[in-house]
Amino acid sequence: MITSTASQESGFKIHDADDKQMRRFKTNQYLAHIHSRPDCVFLLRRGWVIRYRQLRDGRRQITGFFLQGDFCDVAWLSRQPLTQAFKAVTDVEAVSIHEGKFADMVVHRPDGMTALCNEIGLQSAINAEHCLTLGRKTAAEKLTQLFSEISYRLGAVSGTGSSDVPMPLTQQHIADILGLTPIHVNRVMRDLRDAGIVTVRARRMIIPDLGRMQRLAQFDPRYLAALRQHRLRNHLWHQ
Amino acid sequence: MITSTASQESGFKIHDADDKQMRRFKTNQYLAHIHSRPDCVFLLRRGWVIRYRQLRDGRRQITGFFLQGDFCDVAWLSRQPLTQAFKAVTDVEAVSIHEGKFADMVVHRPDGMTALCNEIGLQSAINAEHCLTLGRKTAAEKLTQLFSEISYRLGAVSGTGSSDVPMPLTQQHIADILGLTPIHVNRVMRDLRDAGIVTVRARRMIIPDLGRMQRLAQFDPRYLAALRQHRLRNHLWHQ
DNA sequence: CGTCGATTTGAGATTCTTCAAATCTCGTGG
DNA sequence: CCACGAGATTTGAAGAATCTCAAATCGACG
Repeated sequence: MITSTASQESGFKIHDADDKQMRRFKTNQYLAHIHSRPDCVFLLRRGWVIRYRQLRDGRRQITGFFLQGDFCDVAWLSRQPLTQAFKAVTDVEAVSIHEGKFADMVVHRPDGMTALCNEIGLQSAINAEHCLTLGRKTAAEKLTQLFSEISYRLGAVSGTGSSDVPMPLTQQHIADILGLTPIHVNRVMRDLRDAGIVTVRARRMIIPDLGRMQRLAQFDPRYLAALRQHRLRNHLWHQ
Repeated sequence: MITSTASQESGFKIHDADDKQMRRFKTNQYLAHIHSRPDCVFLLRRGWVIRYRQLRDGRRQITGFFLQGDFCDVAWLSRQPLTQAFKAVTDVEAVSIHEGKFADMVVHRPDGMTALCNEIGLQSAINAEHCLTLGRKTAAEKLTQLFSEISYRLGAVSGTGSSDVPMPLTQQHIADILGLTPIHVNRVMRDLRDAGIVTVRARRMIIPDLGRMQRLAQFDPRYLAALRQHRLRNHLWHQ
């Protein structure tokens, strides 16, 4: 999939007419179906996307989510059919980058390989943290871990920390991310609200004391360090 | 990290004196400590390795394991400090590949990028399946899923399916992989033994009816498809 | 105003954990 | 060859976290 093109001389330009294509998806629309073979990756400009795996009897596990600024999904570059589905949680705008173009960038840009590896490391760290959360945290820790990560990841891309954060996930989404039932999610959310930790309402969440919530979650942001110096991401984002 | 070397003309040769180094690790020895920054990846020749994340109060989650033929770990190519530890479960032999060498191979070999993406896709699929198992499967399904995956992954590299499979993990390891207590693992293993599904003894497991166990686990091997046509892996392995 | 999805609450059942302790296994030194 | 000791496995009993089933309420949108 490594091919030489004009970009080799001119340098990588995502905004060249042939290279850039803005795609829009409505809420609940699929960005990619399970078992499909996409020929591009998306760089999200706006909106939220979930990635999930499902069993025949209907049990669903959301294995990750993508926010503004995220790549969705580096794993699409593999030649294999997807083993997971990707669905828009909100309306989504994304720049599509053809796989050949992406490979060119990695090979020909001086820091292309570094940037790709950074992305791999970041996704790997996020997945590992998700496993830790699923396997070893209590329901209250799971909820606050999720909210802390969302707050941190949104803050990293917007550049501002805030106590009022977008939260378009339903309690069913949250349950499917954290391996709980929506009923139990609801009860723990009430406890967190009553304790003054976090209040979710009208697709936003209000966090009076972020440090307190992070402590409750045992949230250690070091696994997201790569977000702060993400060359590939920044390069594409700012064009 | 993309540097030009003689390998550009001569083609990639992992067995060149400078390029190849066999490393040995004893049981329970670390291949990489948390927060370290390895400058190479390992291709495992023999032995088992676990990757894990731990909370301050001691709770541990094993987020993945590596067997003969596996890369450990593509995420090390990121320039970030590791957020997980890597430890040998058995005595291990591994070929170490310097990060610069690895990048050269990806950039200069005709199918290097494809092979890297294959590896990324495979690891991503395995991680996602692990999340599904952790979040949405019962204890009996978790155990049989784990055993099915081990059997399949070992079979893919050894080329032979067998009802008698190496199993050096302790019940504590299994508990930390599956998000259970070792006590509960022990009880479910007794049930599985009594039901004639699988018997673990003396660091091996005996599976009288693999299909039956896989059905119980809801094991669908499609997420491991990339194992079957793994060019990078095969290329390095056979030199 | 009606409808559909999302949220909330109750009650009882189940899975899994915790704590405690006995037993087994296997490598090591005498 | 045997005794010892540390780690691993096994069992019991009680408790806690979470789930299932059922149903009422809320809220956004046409």
